[in-house]
Amino acid sequence: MTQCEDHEECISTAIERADRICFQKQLKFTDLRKEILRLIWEGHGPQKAYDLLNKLQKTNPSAKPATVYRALDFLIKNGFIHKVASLNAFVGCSHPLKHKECYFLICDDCKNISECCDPNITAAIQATTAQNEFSAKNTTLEISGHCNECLKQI
Amino acid sequence: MTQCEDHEECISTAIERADRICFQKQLKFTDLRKEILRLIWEGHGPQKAYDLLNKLQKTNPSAKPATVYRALDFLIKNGFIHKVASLNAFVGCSHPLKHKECYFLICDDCKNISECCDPNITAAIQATTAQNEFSAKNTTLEISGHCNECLKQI
DNA sequence: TTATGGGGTGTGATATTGTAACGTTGTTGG
DNA sequence: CCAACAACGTTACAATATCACACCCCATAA
Ligand SMILES: [Zn+2]
Ligand SMILES: [Zn+2]
Ligand SMILES: [Zn+2]
Ligand SMILES: [Zn+2]
Repeated sequence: MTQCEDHEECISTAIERADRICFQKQLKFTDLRKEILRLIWEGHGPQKAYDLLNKLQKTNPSAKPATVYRALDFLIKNGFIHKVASLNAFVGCSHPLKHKECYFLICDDCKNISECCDPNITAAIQATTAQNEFSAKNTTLEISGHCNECLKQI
Repeated sequence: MTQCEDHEECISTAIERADRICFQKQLKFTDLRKEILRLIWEGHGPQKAYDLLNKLQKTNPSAKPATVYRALDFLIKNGFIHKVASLNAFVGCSHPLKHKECYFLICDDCKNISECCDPNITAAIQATTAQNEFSAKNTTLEISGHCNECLKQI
């Protein structure tokens, strides 16, 4: 499920990275936003908004849907997480600021999700948009199927 | 909005094509399924399920959400339409059976949507999935931005 | 012929996902 | 301090999607 070695470290690395970036960019990384980001990374996979809400309510019983969605909006807008449109779920970005165009491999079996941000894909997409005289603002590329680990187990 | 010359013909072409394919593949292209496909093509753009339901209720007052979703499932499963995950909407496929991998350019202004199924993109994606030892079953590629027509009008 | 089974549909209820609106609180810069 | 604005609390609601169960139709087999 999680392919990291030490997941506690994996989480805290992500939080600290966000903390640093928010400081640099003068963004308000409030406790609430930090908590949602932590919950997303704790899952280390696509997390559903209402699952996050349930978890948040453990420490913040008065939390409401809007509480979660507003934090998610902030985190998405600033590149700390991505929305996975095909799953209606949210996943932490492993390299915020590097680039906007993140592509995903989603395993239908183990639900693991990994980024596969190949520049060759970006180039191919750019060539196509150019050819169509289309000015691209946002790209959603989500590939579902079976990961290597799960294929082995069959 | 619609870039076709004669939209009535555009619609009927799509319906007849589906009719033919269903006959060949022994699929049951019922009146209901045909009507939903027609409604989707009449919009000639991404159509929302509940808008389709409202339209369907004009001729079929007792239609319910499940009525629409079941027809959509059939149409998707057999390649006649695609779900646009980033919009929660459904769009007719302009070339059913040709290939499964359809990519979309979605204009945020005029809401027009066009398929841009470039083999170079497919190749780039395949190279990446192969490199990640990932067995891809389904690809969602949706590019939002501004189309040529809308850019001109600024 | 009747029995049987499966696919498609009708129908009501419910689950899941996401927003709008408005007031309050807190921070920040003048 | 005060004004402005962002963040948050809270309520209500909208939008999207699925489940469960009954019923009908039709093809096939007994
Ligand atoms: Zn990313
Ligand atoms: Zn897997
Ligand atoms: Zn298509
Ligand atoms: Zn346009």
